[in-house]
Amino acid sequence: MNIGEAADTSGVSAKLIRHYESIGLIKKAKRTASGYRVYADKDIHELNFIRKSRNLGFSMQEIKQLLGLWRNKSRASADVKQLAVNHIEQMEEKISELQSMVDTLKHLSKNCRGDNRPNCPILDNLAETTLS
Amino acid sequence: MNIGEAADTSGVSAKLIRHYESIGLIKKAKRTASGYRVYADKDIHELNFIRKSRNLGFSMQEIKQLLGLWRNKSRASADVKQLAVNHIEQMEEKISELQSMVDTLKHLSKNCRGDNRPNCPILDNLAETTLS
DNA sequence: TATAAACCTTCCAATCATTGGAAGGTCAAT
DNA sequence: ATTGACCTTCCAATGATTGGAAGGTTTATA
Repeated sequence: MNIGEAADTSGVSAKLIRHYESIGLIKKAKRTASGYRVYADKDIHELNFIRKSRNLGFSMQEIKQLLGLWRNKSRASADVKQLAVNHIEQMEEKISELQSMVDTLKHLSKNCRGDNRPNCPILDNLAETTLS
Repeated sequence: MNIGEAADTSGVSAKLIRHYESIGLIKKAKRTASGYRVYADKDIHELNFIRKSRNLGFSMQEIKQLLGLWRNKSRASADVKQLAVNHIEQMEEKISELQSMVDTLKHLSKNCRGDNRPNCPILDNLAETTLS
């Protein structure tokens, strides 16, 4: 299987597969005589794992760790769970940051008439010289 | 006021002020005979505006537009509101993406014992060859 | 068999917003 | 006069991915 087929099958672009190889996330692919990369089902399986991890918002660093745990048949499930729980906490923190931005902006928008006149509480608020 | 003072007063780092100048977000600062940048209260005011916009999660592109509207005394508040509403929508979409990742991961974590044994539904799920 | 299309290869650059560092000039105080 | 704290410019890194250029290979067709 060459890189194009591997990309189509795994859902990870060829560009990205090469990139993952270059940063050491996946091991170097074998090559044909003419230099084309060759992939087996096992490699597709790993790429799928990576893609699904990305879809859950894990960083490359975290995915590297997850892959390590996955490959290690004798890992403790506690280690995996710890990673997941940390990641959940990070995402929840991000959510609450975003939510408070949304709340503030919604409040300001509610008080903005949104017509042809220039008066606008949104800009007024941004122009205030208070720390926040 | 030199750049260090401007940074302390505005809450925008000196590095960032220079950067904002280089990308044309703010206009080029006047210089002393020896080449030091000089800032006036009006500039601090703009830097504050930028900082507060950043705190609300606006992108630099959006901030550029907001600054333009702010400087334009005859803007329509509708234009500002439109920008804000779009931004709110983007953030809410991001929030729901993150939330669904959190939900999935919480579900998987709940079923992971987190002990010394290797069996782990989190890894099992990531290893599944389904599209998602 | 020639040739074109559709692959593949490497390398370099861009994105976004910010931070860091190096190498060197300037200012204020001791 | 020298020290330390500023300032200057320029170049590079972050994280994850995408884009393109320049060139080699494979496959299918004319």
